[in-house]
Amino acid sequence: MSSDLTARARIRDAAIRLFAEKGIGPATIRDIAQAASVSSGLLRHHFGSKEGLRDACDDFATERMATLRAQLLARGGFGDAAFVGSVHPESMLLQRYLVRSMMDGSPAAEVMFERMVEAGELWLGDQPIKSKDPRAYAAVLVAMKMGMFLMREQLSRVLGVDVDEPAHHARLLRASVEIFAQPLLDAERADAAYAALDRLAVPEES
Amino acid sequence: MSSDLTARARIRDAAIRLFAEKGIGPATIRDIAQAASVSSGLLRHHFGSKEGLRDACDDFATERMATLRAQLLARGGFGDAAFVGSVHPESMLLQRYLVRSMMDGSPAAEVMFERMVEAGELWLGDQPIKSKDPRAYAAVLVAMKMGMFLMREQLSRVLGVDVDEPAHHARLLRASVEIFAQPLLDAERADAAYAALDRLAVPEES
DNA sequence: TAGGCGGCTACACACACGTGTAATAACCTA
DNA sequence: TAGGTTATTACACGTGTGTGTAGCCGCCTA
Repeated sequence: MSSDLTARARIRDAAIRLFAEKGIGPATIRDIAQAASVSSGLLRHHFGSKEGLRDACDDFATERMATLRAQLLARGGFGDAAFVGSVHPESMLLQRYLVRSMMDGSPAAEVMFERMVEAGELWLGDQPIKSKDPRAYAAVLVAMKMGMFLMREQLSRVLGVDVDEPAHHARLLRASVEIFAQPLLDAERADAAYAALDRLAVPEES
Repeated sequence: MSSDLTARARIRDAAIRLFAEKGIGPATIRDIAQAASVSSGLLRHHFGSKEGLRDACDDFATERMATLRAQLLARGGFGDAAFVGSVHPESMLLQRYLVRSMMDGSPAAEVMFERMVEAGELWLGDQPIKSKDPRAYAAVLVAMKMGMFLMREQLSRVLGVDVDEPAHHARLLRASVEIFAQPLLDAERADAAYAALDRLAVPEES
């Protein structure tokens, strides 16, 4: 399919795909080399080590994501650009990879997580949303988004479809919009929850 | 600390702890055996194999979680039992383990995921919440909850505290209540998102 | 008290993985 | 065309891991 690319690029693409599918640890350099139709030695020649390969994938993925987002904003400028962009197959793959890399403790992905939290805090400041702890609010929101990508296998199973298909991924996005467009907890339940959490701060009773 | 337990129980406890911390793959049977102060051979003697050990941990964790929940409901019966129970250290550890096991493709954890989705659907039926796709709604909600457990390291880093501490975990719970108690998207934005997603279903334009 | 049985250990095996090394082919340049 | 650098391969090494095997020790029973 992409055999017209340079070997280095083919290795990188195969690595991102296999890392996203299997996870960083389980995906071996031999798997990746075979998927790219090269020897495992060439992989090492180009990237030095497995960690070097992952670093290169991190850099490429973050940069590529920024490019895709910029293209989308420049072309459309819609507020819903985030949604139509999220179902782009390439964008989905890159996000899946970055979340996997994040689970493995990648420094680059850690930085991206922090950037996302900061962006969320900024966004929160412009919203009519009340929070006593904006940073925790934004951080939990980002973690929830990650959950959608990490639980793809489980989601595919319970929904009976492959959510990697853009059309079915859109189903997840619609559900998430439904979740965030209306409150799940009424004021009474929310206050009860707050009270319960406050009670935990000073657990006097046995 | 728990050296008064039988060796089998000590191995199981150590396995759940290390599996939850490192993940199923990275945690070796030698690590677990050492943490339980036994030889790796004894682990194999009791559980047959690493997968046998994980199955035993799955069974114990699911059963123990059910017991803890039942105790909480029987003793309090409060609607906020779910919240006070979530910060119980043992309950937190078990959930962390089950999510890890789920990521590794454990059959028992898969069943638990499906049960949680079904419970979510049932709960949704009693709520004044509108959804065109209740199953997807519930599934995404469960996946988001999992995200909070899988992203613990990242959350701890950006918040500057160890969220494994029950007090700091309560901070996450408070943020999640804030998220779910008020809509993030107003009607206009939500409709725009729905429209954007509908437009994707029939992508005529280039 | 003799015998058996389960808890428990030490040690060795096979395999897969990341890594290292030497050699070959291609390609560009002087 | 000669030379050297890069792309590419095949193969061997060390290590860590799950697994297998033989044996020892304590308890319980007949």
